[in-house]
Amino acid sequence: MPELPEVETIKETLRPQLRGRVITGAELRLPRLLKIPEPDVFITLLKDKEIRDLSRRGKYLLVHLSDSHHLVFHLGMTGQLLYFPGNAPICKHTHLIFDLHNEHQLCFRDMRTFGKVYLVAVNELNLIRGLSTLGPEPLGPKFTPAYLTKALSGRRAAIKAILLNQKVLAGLGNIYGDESLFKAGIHPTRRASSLAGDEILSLHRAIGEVLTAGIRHRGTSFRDYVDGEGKSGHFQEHLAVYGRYQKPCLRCGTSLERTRVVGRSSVYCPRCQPL
DNA sequence: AGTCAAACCTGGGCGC
DNA sequence: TGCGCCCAGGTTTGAC
Repeated sequence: MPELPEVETIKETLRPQLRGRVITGAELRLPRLLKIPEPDVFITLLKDKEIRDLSRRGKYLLVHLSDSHHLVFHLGMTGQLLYFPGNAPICKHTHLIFDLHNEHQLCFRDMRTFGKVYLVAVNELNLIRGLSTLGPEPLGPKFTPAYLTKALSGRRAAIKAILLNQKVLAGLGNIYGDESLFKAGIHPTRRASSLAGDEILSLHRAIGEVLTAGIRHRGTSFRDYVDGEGKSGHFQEHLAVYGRYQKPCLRCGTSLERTRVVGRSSVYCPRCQPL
């Protein structure tokens, strides 16, 4: 599941490879992944565009092209973007292939096809609904304890649900959400408005620390994630709760429990994260 | 307006 | 060996 640290790592590994490359053509093998524009327009628009830079916003990866267009990817659950020399190995989950001027290829693979691709002019980025409604970057200056306090006030929903809401905060998913709540000692089903001031401070700090550690370890390769060069991350070796249901808590030894919040499983320590 | 459940999708693991 | 079932979950959509 590519969340913020995974997309950040993909961006960083692809940037030195893609900067300055010219796209000579593209093959779209699964058209339904392309949301904007129509496939023929997409192919025409891409041709001969130069890749100027790459950036990330939440879980979205943006490829800045010449002529003020952005190629935007959301990797869904199992999406991968891979840079290959020469002819890339085409597996059945390769849905989009970009040919580059240096005889290399950029491939978009996605087993479960939850990923999305867009090509829009810079002044039309607001057409991408999920991107334009994103909340602040959790590692950016706008994500302050005061912002989090305001975002949680009056909210009856579970704190875990709020953390997964991309309109509140951009880039957290199930892995880093669970890890942040454990680090802050907060039960995932706690009503958001019930958090005390010191708990909000603790959660704010935990989110920053968990995401920073995730990036430092080049992401979490729990199932499918690899970076732009096909390499796995290492944060799965440092997970405290995610994927550790019924295993002993690393802090107190209590068997970890699991609950469901807005349709997603949440693993937590009943002792370190009391209700 | 806020909240939740269902739908989209495929492979892995399980019981029988 | 193979079938049916459940699970994983980011986002959108529709219902209440």
